Amino acid sequence: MPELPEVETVRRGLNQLTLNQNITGGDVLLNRTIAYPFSVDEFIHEIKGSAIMTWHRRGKYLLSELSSSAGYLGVHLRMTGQLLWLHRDEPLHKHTRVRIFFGDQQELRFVDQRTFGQMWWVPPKVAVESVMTGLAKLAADPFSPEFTVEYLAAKLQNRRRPIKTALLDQSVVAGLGNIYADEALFKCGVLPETLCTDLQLKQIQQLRQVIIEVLETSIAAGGTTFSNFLNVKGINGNYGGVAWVYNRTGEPCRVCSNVIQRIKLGGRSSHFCPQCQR
DNA sequence: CAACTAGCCTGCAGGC
DNA sequence: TGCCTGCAGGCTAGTT
Repeated sequence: MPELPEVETVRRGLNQLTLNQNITGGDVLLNRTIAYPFSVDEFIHEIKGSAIMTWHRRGKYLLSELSSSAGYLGVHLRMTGQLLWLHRDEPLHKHTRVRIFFGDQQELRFVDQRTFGQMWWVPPKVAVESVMTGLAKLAADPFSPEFTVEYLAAKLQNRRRPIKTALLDQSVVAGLGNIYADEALFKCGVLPETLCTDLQLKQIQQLRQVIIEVLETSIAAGGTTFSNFLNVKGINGNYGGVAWVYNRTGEPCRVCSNVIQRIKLGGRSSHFCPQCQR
């Protein structure tokens, strides 16, 4: 499940490999992967002939600027999406959904087992948020100057919902998913079911700090291994092994040896240490 | 408006 | 061995 660090890792890889490469064509193997436009033929037609200028990231969304003012190419990996930079002769993976062809027999291949991943072509002179509608409600990026304690406190103020649920809400903080939300809550010693309104300002300060730390650590390591994440070159990250609580139900806490517990919040698993988190 | 839930989808683990 | 159930979870749409 790619979260901000994995998406950022992919972005950096794409910026190393795909810049100034001219799109010569493409093939859509699963139509509903293309969220816009409705016609997959139009999608291929519109991106063809352009070069990739720069890849940007907003939350977990990837956006590439197309040359000659040809708009943008947008990608969301959702849970199992992978972007792989391959030679075009590479045998097709079972879950190949979209292929984008470049010169020198190179290919950007979108492989996605669970088919939730999406791609968009955003026409020029159109607000990207109007096409990639998820962008419209996106909160500040945790690494932006905008993501201050005051900003986070305002988002959590008077909210009677669990902090874990709030952290997964992309309009509260952009880029967190289930892994890093659990890890951040462990690191600041807060139970996932704690209501937002019950958090002290000091705890929100800590929370902001650990969110940034946890994400930075993972980016530095090239993304997580405790998912089937692969970077653009098909390599797994190496954040793995150091998860404090995520997916460690029944195992001893790395700090106090108490048994890691799991509860469901908002239909999602939350892992925590009942001793270290209060 | 806030909070919550179902649904989308495939593969895999565990029970019997 | 094979069938069944539950689980994995980002995001949207719909309900309370």
